[in-house]
Amino acid sequence: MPRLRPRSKVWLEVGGDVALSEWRVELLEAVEAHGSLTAAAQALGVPFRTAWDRVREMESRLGIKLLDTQSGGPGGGHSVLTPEAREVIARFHRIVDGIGELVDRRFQEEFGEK
Amino acid sequence: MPRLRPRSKVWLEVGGDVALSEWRVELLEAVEAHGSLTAAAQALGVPFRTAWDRVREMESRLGIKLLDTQSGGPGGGHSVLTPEAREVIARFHRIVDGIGELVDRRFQEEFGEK
DNA sequence: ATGCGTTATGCTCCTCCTCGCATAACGCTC
DNA sequence: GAGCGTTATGCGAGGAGGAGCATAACGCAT
Repeated sequence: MPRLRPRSKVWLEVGGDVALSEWRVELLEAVEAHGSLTAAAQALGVPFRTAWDRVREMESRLGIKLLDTQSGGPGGGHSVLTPEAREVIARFHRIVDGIGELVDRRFQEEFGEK
Repeated sequence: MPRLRPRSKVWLEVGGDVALSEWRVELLEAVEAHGSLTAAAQALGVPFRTAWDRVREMESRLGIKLLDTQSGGPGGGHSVLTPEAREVIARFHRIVDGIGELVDRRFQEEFGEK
């Protein structure tokens, strides 16, 4: 049996559409870390177009404004997380954190090759 | 905020490709329940072509023969799970079972609207 | 006024995946 | 031998999603 590896995903839907996922939360956190959506997209290796679409999807599906954006100004513009965004991110983490590790542990118990 | 709903997936990969997932295990279990891959595919609402491809993928990626098949014979033919297949399915269940419920519980704690 | 970097939006192309159709081989029954 | 239902395999059509390109608007610095 070749190298087997466990994987898991957790996300939130609203009417069958993805509203929040691990990757999307990473994107928001990258915005917080870099101060702009452009830099965040670059950090995650995706086109700005894609990143912006995902943010807009999240906002419309959650019904929450996630980014405080400004085009123009010092540095050309910037984006900051809203307090509501930080709150949602925190809640999502409390749901997801540890799931992957739990799956890994169970996998080791079943397919433990040391 | 609209109706939010938690979802989760657990699967096993071998070199980036899916080797075993919840849906694929359902497919195998449907084969066991109905006695043929054709009936199993119908039960899950997918074309036989797709079902057969998935089974072949699983076999080659796991390096295990999963189905004992026979074309021709009484009833036209049939497919039965190999003992190795039953073993892998059982292990997979022990890894996955309860994960979805855990996610649901955590979701309720964070977004509990009663 | 010009230039710069960011937000904001539209559009095409390409790739992956699944579906659906078509066909062949098999082995039992009649 | 003819018919049947299943396994087994090839091929083309269609849909979803991301990549990539192009453009406009904004507001500060020079």
